[in-house]
Amino acid sequence: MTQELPPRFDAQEIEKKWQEVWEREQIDRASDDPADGRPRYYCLAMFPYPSGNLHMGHVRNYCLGDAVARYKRMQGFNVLHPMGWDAFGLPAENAAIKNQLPPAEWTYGNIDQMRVQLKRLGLSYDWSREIATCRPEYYRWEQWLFTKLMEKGLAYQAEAEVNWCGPCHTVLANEQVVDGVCWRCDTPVERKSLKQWFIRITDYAEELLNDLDALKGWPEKVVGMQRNWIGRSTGAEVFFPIEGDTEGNNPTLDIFTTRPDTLMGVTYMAVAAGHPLAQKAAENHPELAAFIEECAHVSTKEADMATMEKKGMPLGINAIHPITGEKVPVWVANFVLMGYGTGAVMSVPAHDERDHEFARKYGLPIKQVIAPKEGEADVDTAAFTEPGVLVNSGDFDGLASEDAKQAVTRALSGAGKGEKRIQYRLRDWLVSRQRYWGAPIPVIHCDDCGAVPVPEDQLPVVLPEDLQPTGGASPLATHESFVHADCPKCGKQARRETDTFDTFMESSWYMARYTSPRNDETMLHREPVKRWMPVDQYIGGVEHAVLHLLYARFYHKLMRDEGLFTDEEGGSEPFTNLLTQGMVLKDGAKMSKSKGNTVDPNEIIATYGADTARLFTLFAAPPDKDLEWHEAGVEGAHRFLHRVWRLLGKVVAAVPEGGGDDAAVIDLRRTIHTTIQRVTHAFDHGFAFNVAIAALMELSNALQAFAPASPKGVEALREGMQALIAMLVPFVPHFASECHEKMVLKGLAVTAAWPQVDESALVSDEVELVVQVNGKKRGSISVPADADQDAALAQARNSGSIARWLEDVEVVKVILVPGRLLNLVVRPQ
RNA sequence: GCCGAAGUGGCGGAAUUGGUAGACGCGCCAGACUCAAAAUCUGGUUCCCGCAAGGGAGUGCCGGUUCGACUCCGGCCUUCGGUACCA
Repeated sequence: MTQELPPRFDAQEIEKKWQEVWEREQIDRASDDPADGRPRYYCLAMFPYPSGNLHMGHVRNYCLGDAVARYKRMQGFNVLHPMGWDAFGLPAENAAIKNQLPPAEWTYGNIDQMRVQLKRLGLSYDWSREIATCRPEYYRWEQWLFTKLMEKGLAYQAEAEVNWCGPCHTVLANEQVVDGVCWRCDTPVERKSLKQWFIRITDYAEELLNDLDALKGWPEKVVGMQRNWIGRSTGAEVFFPIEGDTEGNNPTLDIFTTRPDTLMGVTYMAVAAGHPLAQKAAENHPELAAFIEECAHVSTKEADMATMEKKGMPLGINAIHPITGEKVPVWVANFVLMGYGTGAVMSVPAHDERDHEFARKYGLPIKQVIAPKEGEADVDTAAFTEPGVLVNSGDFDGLASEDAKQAVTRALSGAGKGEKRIQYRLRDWLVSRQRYWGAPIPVIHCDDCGAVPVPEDQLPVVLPEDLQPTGGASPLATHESFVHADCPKCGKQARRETDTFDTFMESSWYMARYTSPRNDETMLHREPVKRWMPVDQYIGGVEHAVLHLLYARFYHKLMRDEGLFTDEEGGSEPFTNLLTQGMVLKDGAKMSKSKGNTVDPNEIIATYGADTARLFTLFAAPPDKDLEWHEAGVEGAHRFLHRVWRLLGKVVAAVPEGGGDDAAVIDLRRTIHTTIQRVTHAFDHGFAFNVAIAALMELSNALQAFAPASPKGVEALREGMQALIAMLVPFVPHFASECHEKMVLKGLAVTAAWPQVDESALVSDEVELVVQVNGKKRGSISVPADADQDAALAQARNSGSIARWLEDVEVVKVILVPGRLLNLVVRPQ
């Protein structure tokens, strides 16, 4: 029985049809049945912020994830492939101000809208596990964990220097300060000292750094970025007494240095504007106070500081060199950062470029203590920053830098004047925000008891969802019924904390929550965590390399240390493999509203269908590279589907004509099975879907070119078509499903087994050998697969176009690469 | 400065990891179908010489290893991304 296919397929119609079938059959559900014997696979794409509109970056991200999930299902895995919403955050407040709509309403509306768009793409999510982080059922556990961290001292409140924007009435992250001004209102940002909540990520610096080595499935780039971000450096902390403080009442001036070998070359000290010594010295020194004030108004964004002119003033006090006992003047300098190390440095102008520049500007002495191993260095002209041999350093003279570092450190610690020290660039995670649309920090401030964590039985601290932000102070801060609370300890009237969490808190643990998303007893159930975690494949943008991806690693370890799971159960790391997809570009620039170069996925889907959109995004570039959007390329992808559709018509109607196509059948079957091999390899190694799809196009071309002459030929043609359809499922599931049905194949395409390679189809009796003479291609010969050197050489000599290169020469060496080539090394006779 | 990635036709990009460079697609050219156009199909398409057969050159640059190098080694150049007065 053959059926006539319509000349074109209707993408809109078949996509709607198959999406309904999949939903009815629940083919996307992950099974938590312990009796389910299938191996498990957790595939996760970074969940979106519900802005209301899907953009091409989302499409790319989720099509990649869906291809992986669908492939794994066909390979027989029980796949967890969930979706949710990173629903708290600033855009909702901005939209609320603009539209006079409470953020909650706006957010929930957007979620509904985006869910429809995602479903329209035919993405195989287990929607029964959907979560939205703005729901109290979700954030209550984050609040709970925070109270546990408070009890352990891992969460704390402290005064800190932060970026403050007056008009916006909030703290800003460093990323939100662009060229010293607020990204939203262009007001110069102030540095302000505020009491903020922190989580002690620095306690985990060592583990976070060391465990990077185990992340073999992560791009080196991301691992490197995290390594730099954590920024471990080893050196010494040195204590410089302050002159005139003979009783030792005052604290010493403590500095951190990675170059203790240069200690004898110190000619001055430099402290940050915020350093207590500077602050104290400024008290009765108006000029100094003015300078410090000036420093405070400069952005803390470090990239800006790099280009800043170096400025400083003497404090009028001296430190005492811990070894020589000499007086060393103390300066305040704008290049010293309060937030790194101790906020103070020893300055060695002879061997540090920065110190050198500063010393030259203010006429401070330059003392050489390191000499190059060979030759000399003119330290008056430029700093000599290489390691070398110590000079002018008393007992340490003659030591090499590396040895001197240890010797000096030992000498200092022996005398109680310093110690070995490991310093991290990483700072504690500031998690409080003076914003409304976020998870409330579960703390009650009592005049007597201080900051008291909200007891477990009073959680969640629910965020009132009907408030209207105005752009100034958070409406939470003045919302009486929210603020009023009794102290959980003493019962006295107290105030509720009105800051909310950084939204990175929610996204740090959602991957674990998907394993038991409706759990209302605990943060995580142990069994499902054990079943699914860690995530086998995580996919998302590289922009989260040191933010989300670092916080999530940290949070995972926090949950582990809270006893929610062990390393054995949940993995020591949350993400085994990471794929960072490239950006989607148009006209060479990242698509963005402000550039006006966006392409609306909805329009592409309406014009070509979801399958074409999926196919193009996966075919146009390797997943980790940027993708340039080309409408002509989209049309090309669409054309390919129609070519396959016509091919399908041919296959369905195929009847043998004539006879005797054994050799052609063997060739075709070899093409079919090498294609299966290539596509399978792409899925198992690096997800080069652009190459996999190219291979499928080749197969399609081969099938199109094949004219079956015998029943065997028809059979081979159908075999090839069936394999092609099955391998198209991860990329264009609706289209492949329709083809599967038209072929009258059993079951659903999306639950069919991934095609197997028939090894016997790969072997061939005859192989083509490329013949090279002295490494240059001179022709090719067809030889039996098991031909040896002599047989191949004899054959080559018989081949006219090759033989003439072998006249009047002596073959001195023969290299045969079986099945590939024959290289003849010759020299004139 | 440091870390990372990359440099291959007009374009996006392939090359089973040392074995036919340019798969596949886009674009372009020619042809078929059509009154015509669109759509579709067929063929061609790295550059140079040549009517052709054929030959030569060729994967950022310079050298090296090898029978053989886009691939490995040494030295540069360029572009992109990240990051930095980190003491």
